[in-house]
Amino acid sequence: MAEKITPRSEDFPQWYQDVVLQARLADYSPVKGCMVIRPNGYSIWERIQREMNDRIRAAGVRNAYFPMFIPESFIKKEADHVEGFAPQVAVVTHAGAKDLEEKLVVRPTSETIINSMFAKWVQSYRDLPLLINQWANVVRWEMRTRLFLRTTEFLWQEGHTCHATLEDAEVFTQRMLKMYHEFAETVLAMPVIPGMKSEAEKFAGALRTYCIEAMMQDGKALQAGTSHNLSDHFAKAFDTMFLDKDGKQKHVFQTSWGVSTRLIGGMIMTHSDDKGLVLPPMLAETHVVIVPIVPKAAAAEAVYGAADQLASAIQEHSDVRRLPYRTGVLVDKDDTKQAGWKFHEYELIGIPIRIEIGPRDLEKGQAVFTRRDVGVKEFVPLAELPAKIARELASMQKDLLARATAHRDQNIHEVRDYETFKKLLDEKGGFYKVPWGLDREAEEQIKNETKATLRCILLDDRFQPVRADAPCFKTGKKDGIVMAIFARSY
RNA sequence: CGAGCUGUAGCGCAGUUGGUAGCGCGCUUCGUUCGGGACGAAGAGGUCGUGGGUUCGAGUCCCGCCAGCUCGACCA
Repeated sequence: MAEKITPRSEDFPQWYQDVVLQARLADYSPVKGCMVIRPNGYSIWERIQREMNDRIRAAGVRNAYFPMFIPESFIKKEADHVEGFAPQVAVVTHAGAKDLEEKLVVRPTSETIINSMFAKWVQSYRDLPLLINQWANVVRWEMRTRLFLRTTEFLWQEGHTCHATLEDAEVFTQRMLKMYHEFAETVLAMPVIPGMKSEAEKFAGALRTYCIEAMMQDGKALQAGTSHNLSDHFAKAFDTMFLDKDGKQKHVFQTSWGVSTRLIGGMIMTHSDDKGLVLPPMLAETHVVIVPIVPKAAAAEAVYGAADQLASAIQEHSDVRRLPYRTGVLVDKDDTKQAGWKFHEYELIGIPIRIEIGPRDLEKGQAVFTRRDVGVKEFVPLAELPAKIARELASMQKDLLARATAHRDQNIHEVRDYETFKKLLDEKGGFYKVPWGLDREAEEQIKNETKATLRCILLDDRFQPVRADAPCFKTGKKDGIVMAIFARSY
């Protein structure tokens, strides 16, 4: 690890890439636009998978797997879908020496291939709801890429469900969005705003798209998850039908919902600082690193022994065991590296808690405790350390969310006219809560003039758009005005 | 696909009016160090993106091509 991270707030994306590379979460691959996820990064993804699977199962959804190759004709069956994805799909045209009779699209998403199976699996209303999820890689041939945030190939989770009625589908769409909302805040400690996408921004083939939007440290928005009500659009294209109680053949109503490795990027951009990665304890593999300080003159065995003892005391402590994850403790006995070097290193890769223990501490029966996000050293008696660690890990998770939430709330501005919006957007970025008239043309115009997009339409508890009592901030239109968030985004 | 910039050691870079390859970090070995990125000594590592041209001589000048980055269009 050569250089320290050099933060440049005016160059936030570069700062972010430095954190990713130097914390060894990911690397560029020889194939342009693709990303190599390193063990440091993949362990975060595994934690996300585990937490997400618990929630997915709790909703009655089961995991399955579908092929990555999709016959081109499948993609073309749903009109909006083909229009939305055609520009960014990779296509397999030959296999070995032979040209393929029908080209195969590498999945940009799996609605079509899954529907080809759903059409066979669903026969009766008794088969519904059919709730399936898969963990997979997908490929979207984007022009520009950025580690974790937008890569040609990425890993995600995509849920696909069939329901007997549009209402059931809508209820499930909303349920999964709420699940994502809760997940982002409790697991990633990343505050998000739930909402609905505009017609222009919704998923190709959906009736309605809900999303969660997060704010990064530079005030830009990041879409962190989506949940779509597909209505019967794909069912009609694939003839996914069931025989209902009333003896009539009906099309099913469907949902799909997904989150990707982008969550890792969002988490990094939300919490990390100039020293490197800050990892919420829920996502860490190693939670505590113990750095024994052993000068030549000191008895190495005594210090190492105390460090090992402390490590097991931490792992066996009942408070630590009660944490919602297996708490990893590392004792770094590598004597080729200096203590100072290790401090920087573990700050860089985001270990939540560091303990220093040396000969002077042993005499006093204490150790030095430092929390990654706070960075202040404290002397703590050895006997109290395990309980304190349990306490601090739990509060670090909460504090990160609280801090990020405060930052976000400070950067949400409520404006009612377009000129103020433009001025403030250029001055300080952030999110803009505005009265909005659902005008597609105006939306396009705002995007062209300011690069800000409609992130989401705000919803109330019943998932109804929040009504505004002011005219549209752009057009001055007075009817059917809702509250919406505009922002520049990643 | 348009505009701009950059290609020299694993990474980051310097290389003057053209004269035959350098620096920092990292890596290897040995020694001294070790409570916030130590120091000394000795090493390993480069057909200077690529093809052509000018020249006695090209990393350097000229032309073509290729790749990468940034900004646009596109997007989770």
